[in-house]
Amino acid sequence: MQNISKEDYLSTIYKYRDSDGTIKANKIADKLSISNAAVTDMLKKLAKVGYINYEKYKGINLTDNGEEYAKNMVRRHRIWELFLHQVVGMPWDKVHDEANLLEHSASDELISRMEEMLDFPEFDPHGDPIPAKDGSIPKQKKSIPLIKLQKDKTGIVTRVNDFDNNFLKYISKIGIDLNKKIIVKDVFDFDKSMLIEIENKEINISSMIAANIFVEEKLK
Amino acid sequence: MQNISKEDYLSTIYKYRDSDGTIKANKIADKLSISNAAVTDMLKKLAKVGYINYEKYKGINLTDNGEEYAKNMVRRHRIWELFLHQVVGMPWDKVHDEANLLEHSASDELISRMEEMLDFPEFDPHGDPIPAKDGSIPKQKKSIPLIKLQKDKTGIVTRVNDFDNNFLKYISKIGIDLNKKIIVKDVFDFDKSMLIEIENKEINISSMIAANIFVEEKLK
DNA sequence: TTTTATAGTTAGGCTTGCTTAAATTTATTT
DNA sequence: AAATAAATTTAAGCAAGCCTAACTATAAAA
Repeated sequence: MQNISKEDYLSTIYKYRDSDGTIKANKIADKLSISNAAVTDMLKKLAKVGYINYEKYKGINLTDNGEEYAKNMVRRHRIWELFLHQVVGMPWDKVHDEANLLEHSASDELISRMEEMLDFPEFDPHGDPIPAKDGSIPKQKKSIPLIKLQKDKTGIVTRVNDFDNNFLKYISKIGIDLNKKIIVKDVFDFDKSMLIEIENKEINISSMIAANIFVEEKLK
Repeated sequence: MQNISKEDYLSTIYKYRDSDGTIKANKIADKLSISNAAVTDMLKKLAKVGYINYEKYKGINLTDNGEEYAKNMVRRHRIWELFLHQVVGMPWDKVHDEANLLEHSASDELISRMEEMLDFPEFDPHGDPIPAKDGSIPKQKKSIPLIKLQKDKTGIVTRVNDFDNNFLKYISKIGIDLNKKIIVKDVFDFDKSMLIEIENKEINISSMIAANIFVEEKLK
């Protein structure tokens, strides 16, 4: 099995499937920027080797094998991300793309070595959980989008969506990082933006920003 | 240009060409474990994009562009090797294969970051020179194969051939490493093996081993 | 110099992963 | 329920990178 494409398909299914475990072919095509026809082709192949359950015109979902395979790819990706960030000092907004380049390549031994160097980490630089070797997934702290945090409440950053590098670059520039404390100083109803305090500075952030940062509410 | 195969061809030509700069198609096929027909195919493509000079049935050699491209691949490979060895702690005999997996993937930025972390190194873990970003190649110390070193002479290990992982594993086990001191205690004519002293231990090594270790003779 | 061996090329074919265009199925409106 | 829209699949085709078998050129040996 020449793997790169299949690995990307499985990761995409794993990452973007709905809460019921299924995903539309459409969405896969969209996320991978390829045609629907290519997706149909590949779905047949993935079904044939037993990584997905697939019936024409019906939903798609991972088999146990596929689940395991995909989870392992996510594991590899996130270990690379954390390694690049912590060991190599690569900035927040660049680790995702670099990990995409590398995730298909390293030997299992290298992945394990990196994991060990990082002391068996549970979360990647964006706060997403890193599946362990045995497949178990670390529990994340109960968190809410920052936009749901009320005025005068305090939250600790537990996770950010890494859907866009410029977003990451921006929030990194204004001082937001995992485990940082944010206080909501004001909320503006007309555009849903909010004024927050972080590291003793007050900053106004848009609702889009606030919707993609997740915090654990800190009770005084 | 989808690169992996072309990169491997160019690296192979660079690495295994004769001293006059040419290489036989045969040798490429052999080193890459593919058919001669596949080589002919690819040579045409490489010629078309201007990386090699190629005439039917005649010799093959790199153009300036090809030279630059190939040298950069060697650079990437050797930086990965050194990084894996020094930063990740991967043993001598494993870095080459791992670097082969990774050398096609990292961004130029990552390569530069690793190079910086390693303080702009000149030699990889086997003593081979790492081409700099500007294409210049560090000068190696004048060295001779250990087998040429005479009885009672002392040498410093400057380079080893990394043609076989078991060889590397073995010499690493007996304590041989770059910059280590070796004293030739005796030479046995009947099988060309030699008795050497390294780290206060005396060991007998075969002529094959001695031919693949390079030392700088140390004059008292 | 002729024969033979070796090296290199051509021809035809295969798989993978993609494309566009057309056809079909399913979902949504009216 | 019929019409329309959206999603999916099929069909045909393409480029890359490989293969084997057959052929041709060059080099080496007799």
